[in-house]
Amino acid sequence: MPLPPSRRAASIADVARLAGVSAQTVSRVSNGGARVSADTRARVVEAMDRLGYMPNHAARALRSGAFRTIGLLAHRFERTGEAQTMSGVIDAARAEGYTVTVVDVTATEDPSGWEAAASRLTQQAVDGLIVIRAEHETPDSLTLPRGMPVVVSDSRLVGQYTAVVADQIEGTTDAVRHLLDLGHRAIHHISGPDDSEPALARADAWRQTLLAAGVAPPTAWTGDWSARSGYELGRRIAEQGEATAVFCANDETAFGLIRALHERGLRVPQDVSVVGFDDIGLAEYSSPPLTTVRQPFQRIGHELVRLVLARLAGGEAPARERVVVPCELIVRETTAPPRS
Amino acid sequence: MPLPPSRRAASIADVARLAGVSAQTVSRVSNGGARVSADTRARVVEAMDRLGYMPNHAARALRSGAFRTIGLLAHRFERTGEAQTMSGVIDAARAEGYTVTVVDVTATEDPSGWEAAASRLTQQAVDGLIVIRAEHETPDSLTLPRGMPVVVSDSRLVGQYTAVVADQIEGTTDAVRHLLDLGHRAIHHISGPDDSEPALARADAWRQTLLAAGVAPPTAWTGDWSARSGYELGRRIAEQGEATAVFCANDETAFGLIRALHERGLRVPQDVSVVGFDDIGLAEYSSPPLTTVRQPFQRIGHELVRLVLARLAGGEAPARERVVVPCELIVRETTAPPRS
DNA sequence: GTGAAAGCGCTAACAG
DNA sequence: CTGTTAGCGCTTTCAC
Repeated sequence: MPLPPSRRAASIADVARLAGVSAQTVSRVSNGGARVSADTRARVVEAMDRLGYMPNHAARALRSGAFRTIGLLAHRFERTGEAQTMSGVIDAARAEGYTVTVVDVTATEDPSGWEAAASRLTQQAVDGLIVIRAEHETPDSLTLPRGMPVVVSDSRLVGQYTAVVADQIEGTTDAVRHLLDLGHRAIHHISGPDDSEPALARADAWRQTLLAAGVAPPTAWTGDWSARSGYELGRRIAEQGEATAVFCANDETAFGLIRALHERGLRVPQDVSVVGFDDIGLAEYSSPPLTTVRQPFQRIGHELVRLVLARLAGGEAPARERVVVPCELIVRETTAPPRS
Repeated sequence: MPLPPSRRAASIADVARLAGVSAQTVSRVSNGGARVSADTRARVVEAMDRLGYMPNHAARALRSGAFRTIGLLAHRFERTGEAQTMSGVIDAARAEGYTVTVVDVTATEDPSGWEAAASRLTQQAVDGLIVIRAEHETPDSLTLPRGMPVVVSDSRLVGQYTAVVADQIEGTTDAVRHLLDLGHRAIHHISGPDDSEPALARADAWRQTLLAAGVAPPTAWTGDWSARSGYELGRRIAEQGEATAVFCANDETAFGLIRALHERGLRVPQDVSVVGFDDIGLAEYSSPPLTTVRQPFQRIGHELVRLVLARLAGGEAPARERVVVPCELIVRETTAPPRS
């Protein structure tokens, strides 16, 4: 049951009538306004003001076939990464005169939720789509409309679509080398979940870096990005008592780990060094301040938008690009040389 | 320069042609489909599938005068409160078949940014508007279109518009009483910025609660919600050495405070008790776990949507409502009786 | 420099 | 149960 077309705003026709010109002329004034005499323009502008004219977007979109809107598919954006990337996207979109429409899939944990969200979005008025973290998605379970520009970040869809990703490998390598340089050899890892592409990339880079240094990597502890998993695994790590340093897949996990360590009477960094990943706002204010790898979320958001718009303008789909933006190791106070 | 109407999707006319029926019939099938014979419907559905028909939203909106979209005005939604409220909004909107379009004003710190954002939004295709935290805004600096339903949360606009707010007073009172019950008398407060309505409400409730208990409230320390301000003020509080407990206006601030306290060799909660506000995800995993007041952000988001849609459906603006949702004190381990 | 006409895709209203 | 007609507000021709 569609809502009644309540309180209609003034239309071009109304303005035209009041100004005593054709609708055509009003339209011309409304868009840049080339080829209109100063006098006519003045009358039109005056009429617009009086009537409080606002162009009707639906009509514009219907006519031009473009909505000037980008769809954003994400989940759990109360998390730093998602939230900041989104912030970057919205920011960049605005700069280009585009609006962002968000669809969350948090509530629906079952995989079909994603598909539903995607199709809902395609039914929505969007010109292009940005997908952030579609972790539970396999490339073909996500049916997107043919021809719609799609750009993804940090997900299993990388490879399928044009993507923007942080340089996980570089970031991880820097972090692990930092620990190695400090003299650590028993460098453990709390990973993200197995079905996450970036989690896998980080775990892999951690392993490779140790191997390259001639250190046998221990088995990684599998977490799920949450502080809770960091805490639980942290208790087991403390119990096992083998690690002198732990590289965590993200900062939340590191926070949980640190709490577990503290509860067991282990000091950070004197007894155990800890490194996180992301550099969330609070990282600098944990006690002690967390050494971590900063991801350029804002920048990723900007790139994402740049690429969708490029696709939109280009018409033709350029080969699947893959933009890699660098990470940065931020050394704070949770890392120190091992004891003895 | 409008983009070319690229890759047109199948329209109702196309489907009608293929199915050998009128456009009208297709439309009927497309919407619920009452009064269509099973046979005809089957043919239409078949044709829709073959053509991959998707209704054109712009046309629908133009026709019906409604976009089924809610605009969301916010800033800094990498913060927990904003992010979670937004999540609740999107969630509830989806349940009602509405889409959410977001406008951020983070980048533009100057007050005019808000107005620009609002007007941009009203030019957008939205049926109603939800404003989250318009702290820098005064009631009349925000010009919104007449007749558009607006619902606000936690801002100075409360009073001007229909609003949904957390019960700051109850939450604060519970927190301060908890400290009082523990035996504290020197209960300090790190507030939010002066231009924030909820910050003021919390500071005031803190003062009133102390007064009611016959305790003279010290001067509040004015923070700005950030962990950094908690840290800096925390150093001064530690230096002054007077407080046995600190009630922080939010959790970030509490994190900063705790770090400052630790750096000065003060233990939490043995030397100083700390209470936060919000219950962000990490609160449970600070070391030690943070006692705090949980705000029902998701719920606020839901209420916000409920109210906008009610306004939308009602047509007439019901008197400015004001929905208050309760907070909850979560006692963890940063609070304990003061030392002798 | 200005106006007239036509149509984007959809649906409400009215036949039949 | 189905088809025809008309028009939402805008902009792209094409005339003048």
